Amino acid sequence: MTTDRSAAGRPTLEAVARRAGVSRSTVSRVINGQPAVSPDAVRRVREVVSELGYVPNQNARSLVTRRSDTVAVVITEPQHRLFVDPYFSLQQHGIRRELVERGSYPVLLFIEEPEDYARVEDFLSRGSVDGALLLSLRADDPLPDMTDRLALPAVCVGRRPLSGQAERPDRYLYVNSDNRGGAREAVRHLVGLGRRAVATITGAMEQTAAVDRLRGYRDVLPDAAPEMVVEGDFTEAGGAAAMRRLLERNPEVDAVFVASDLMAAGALRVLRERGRRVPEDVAVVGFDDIPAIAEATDPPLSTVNQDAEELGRLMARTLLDHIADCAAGEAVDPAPLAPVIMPTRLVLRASA
Amino acid sequence: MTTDRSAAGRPTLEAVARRAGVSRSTVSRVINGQPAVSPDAVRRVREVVSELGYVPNQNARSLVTRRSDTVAVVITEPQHRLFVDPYFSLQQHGIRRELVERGSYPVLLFIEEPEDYARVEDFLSRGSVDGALLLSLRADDPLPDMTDRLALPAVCVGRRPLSGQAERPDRYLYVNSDNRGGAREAVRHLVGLGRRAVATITGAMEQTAAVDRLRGYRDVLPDAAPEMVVEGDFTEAGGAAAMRRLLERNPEVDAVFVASDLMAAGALRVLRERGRRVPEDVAVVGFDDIPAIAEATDPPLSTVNQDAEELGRLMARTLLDHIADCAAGEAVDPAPLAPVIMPTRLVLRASA
DNA sequence: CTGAAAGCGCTAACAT
DNA sequence: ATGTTAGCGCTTTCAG
Repeated sequence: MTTDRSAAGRPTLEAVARRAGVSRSTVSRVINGQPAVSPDAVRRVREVVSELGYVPNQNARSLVTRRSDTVAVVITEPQHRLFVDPYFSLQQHGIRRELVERGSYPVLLFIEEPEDYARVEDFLSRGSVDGALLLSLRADDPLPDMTDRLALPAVCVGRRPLSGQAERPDRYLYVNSDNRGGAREAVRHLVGLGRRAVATITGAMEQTAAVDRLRGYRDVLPDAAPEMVVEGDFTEAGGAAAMRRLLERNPEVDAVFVASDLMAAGALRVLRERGRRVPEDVAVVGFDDIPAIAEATDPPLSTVNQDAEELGRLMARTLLDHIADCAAGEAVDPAPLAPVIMPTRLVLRASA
Repeated sequence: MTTDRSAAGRPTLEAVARRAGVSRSTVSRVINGQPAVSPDAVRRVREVVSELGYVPNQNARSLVTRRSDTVAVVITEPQHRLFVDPYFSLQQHGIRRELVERGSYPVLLFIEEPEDYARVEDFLSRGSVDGALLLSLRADDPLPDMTDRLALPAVCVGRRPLSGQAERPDRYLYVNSDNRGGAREAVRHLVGLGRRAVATITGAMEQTAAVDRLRGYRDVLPDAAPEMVVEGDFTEAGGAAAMRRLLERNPEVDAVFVASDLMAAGALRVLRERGRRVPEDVAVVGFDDIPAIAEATDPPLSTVNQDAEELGRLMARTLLDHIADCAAGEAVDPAPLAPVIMPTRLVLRASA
């Protein structure tokens, strides 16, 4: 009695080979699309494969190739907060598309409580993934060190925290939007409009994106009064609260650069409630250019565009290339380790 | 020159064994916590393991055990829509907790576009997961048939679509809230209050939960006029829109059973805008009992409680048990295949 | 162009 | 209590 199916109940390479009257090697070659196989053998193998419904066992394959064609997408954020922001959806979408187009599969891992770090570490070290995309990291996030320690190729959105040990060569890369440059352009535009009291509502300052956007503001307005800078938290309600505080402390404000569209929507709402006309009394520029938000506000929001989907694709592409380099045993050369920066551009609508 | 580390650069069982002066079997036993090992050997092995930073290669392990300790959580919903609803967050949380407590790891897979079905099928058939949890299925979702075909243990939230081939034994299970019973209780309460014109705002009717809640309504009010039933879509805005329609078509409505808290929040907003007092003019009962919503509405919402987190845990537990049964080669007996039903209960606050 | 043979790193009888 | 021996299902030299 020959065994045509493995104990798991599924046909093996061996079974296909016997049925097609060829060797395992030949079947393997056909499966993996290697060229040196006669058309006839290819046809026979293909037939048997679909007849038996053969699917290669990924564990056996990974054991020898050391590749799983799977990459982890690690998200350090409570799920509910994360996905409310359309920016993340676009980014996710870009990541997924690029990954699948290049034959890799994304698996999402969430960090929601402290113990999750250990679980994720466990998962990442089992050899089930070829690399990791690290999203929405906090300033002192242990994830980059973890992937480093595991020698697992990784790329982060954002950039290395300023405080960090900047000289050590890394196994992980950064991909980032030009937050500082975009902010600079936005603030320059406001100043160019002739506004005298240009304030800013920042994001949560433990995120480097928020820090960088504030730096862009300060690049243009190095002498801005401290009251002109109010910290928000990247939510609509936070933007509204920040705008209220700003108005109390600085009634004469005539322009504000808000570090995200969502917060800008909240700020516009407050401005309207307080009877300030936009842009006549107060000009507003946001950041992100989420069409669903920026085109829907009243008035439509001028904002800094960053192509979230393209950023996602870029992250995925960078990771996949890095994985390939590591597999090729190449010494990771410093050049590609420089952060990849996505350009931004100011999109003018009606609010400024 | 002995090889202490595999080509991937990581130490193997073999390396640990040599270093600790024992056989591979002994190391394996220690790693897997099997009892028959001398305390001395355990100590030595543990030392070497942490010294070398040894982590078992999951692919090698899975190849022989046929277990990956990983389960897929397949979500058939655009990410952004899904996570806005706190109900899903709770359910997710319950799933994750139960899974990790029992030593399994969840990986999330999203279906966002038609081609994703093929990708998910591919992933599920590779032997990388032990089973699958199927969430938020549409009425004619191909996923259950897929897991069935792959002989992959699976459990779905919800229930088999009524139209389906109900007699065939399945490899997948259902876990469900008592949607119909809960709706019945809610409507009975409204009727018991003496309301004469009791309407309902349903969920999206391609979801079985929406269908079942409507059936509960009809159980109590079989003769309700067609205008008393308005279809929503499980969003806040959808609930508001439905309430507006209801008011136009049926100004005399004095009670409404809304099939989700989120929609009920929208309905309450519209009622307030139109100057109808709740519960004096119109009594409202929701469904879900999301504290963040039901306690925050004005007035606080009476609603049908379903323990989303517990439902998640139950799903995970059911799947894990099912996987164990399948592994034990047990013929899947029909009894546990009956859908598991989570009870619901009416929570009275101020809106009815 | 094809097959034989040698492992990848691990677990699981089966001995001892 | 511990070691020996076979594989799990696949890819990959290496010969032919």
